[in-house]
Amino acid sequence: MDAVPAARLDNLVALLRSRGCRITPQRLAILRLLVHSRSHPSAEQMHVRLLRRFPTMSLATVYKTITLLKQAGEVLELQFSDLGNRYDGRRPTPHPHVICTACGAIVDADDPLLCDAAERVARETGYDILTHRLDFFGLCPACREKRAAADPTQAA
Amino acid sequence: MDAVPAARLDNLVALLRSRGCRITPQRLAILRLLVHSRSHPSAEQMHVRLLRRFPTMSLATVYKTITLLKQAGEVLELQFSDLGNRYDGRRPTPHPHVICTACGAIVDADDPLLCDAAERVARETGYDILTHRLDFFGLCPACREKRAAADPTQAA
DNA sequence: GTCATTGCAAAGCATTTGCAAGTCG
DNA sequence: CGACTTGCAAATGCTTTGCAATGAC
Repeated sequence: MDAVPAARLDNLVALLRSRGCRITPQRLAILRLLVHSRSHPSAEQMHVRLLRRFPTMSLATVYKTITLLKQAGEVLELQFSDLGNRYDGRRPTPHPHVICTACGAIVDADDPLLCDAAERVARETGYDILTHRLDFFGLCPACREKRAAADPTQAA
Repeated sequence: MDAVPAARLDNLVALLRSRGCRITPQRLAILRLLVHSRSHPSAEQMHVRLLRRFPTMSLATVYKTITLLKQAGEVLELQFSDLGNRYDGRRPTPHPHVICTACGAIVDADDPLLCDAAERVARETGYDILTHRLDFFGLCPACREKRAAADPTQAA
């Protein structure tokens, strides 16, 4: 399912090269971060991490590289007008996510019955369904425990 | 399922009054528009329509009223960081939507198998699922025909 | 008469863009 | 070397906020 990050990195580099893009150290670092991150980071989270190695790296450079990958269909953008957008560079095809409303953690949620939902919706609505976005919001186990510890009367 | 708009409007007015809010002509018009709209309008689309009757109405007033309804859980906000947010004042509980990527039309898409998806995802991931967001993107029948007419070689 | 609401303008925030300086190939 | 990239700063677009004037109850 997931490609090995190192192999995926090579593929992305080759793909960008084939499109006439130059592989700068900054870009390589961004790609590396994206293919390794399971946490669906925001552009700013990526930027903060990248500053360690590239103290002058601009947030604009992160956005520009993400734009490149979006055009190539190699990164999945999860738009949130309140949390800011989050990015999945490991699995660029649409898949369900679960988002913790307390800590912002995002994990994949593969439900077999959701897989052919797009097909059914197409039949029901007459639309040509090209892509989808399936998000579930709630409390992750860690945050639920934290809440229970802080306020035992509200525990499940 | 859907309440009759007139009845729903009365409920909303009563609810806001009970919360100490005043029912100004502007607010009433915004509520009326929301409970009647099936098109999931944006704040700006609402504002444009409201300007006919209230030439001085400010966009901020639209947003402030929407905020009020969000706090009361009486409007469903569909966030799109690119299209701008869209609002459903008829059915404030989460439900699947289909969005036309060409014209921006949004329609409801009730799939019976999607209904208990939240429950299954909760079991699979260990999260407490509180709400969800299920969006399908594609071409509505009208836009598909338009496209086919413009470029017959690409027709389905 | 009080206190919430309006409407304007200004502020916020995430993201995008313009451009001169720098650098990959 | 030349074209692409970088990084800064300014611009953008949607939404929110501050505040004096207005108006609901």
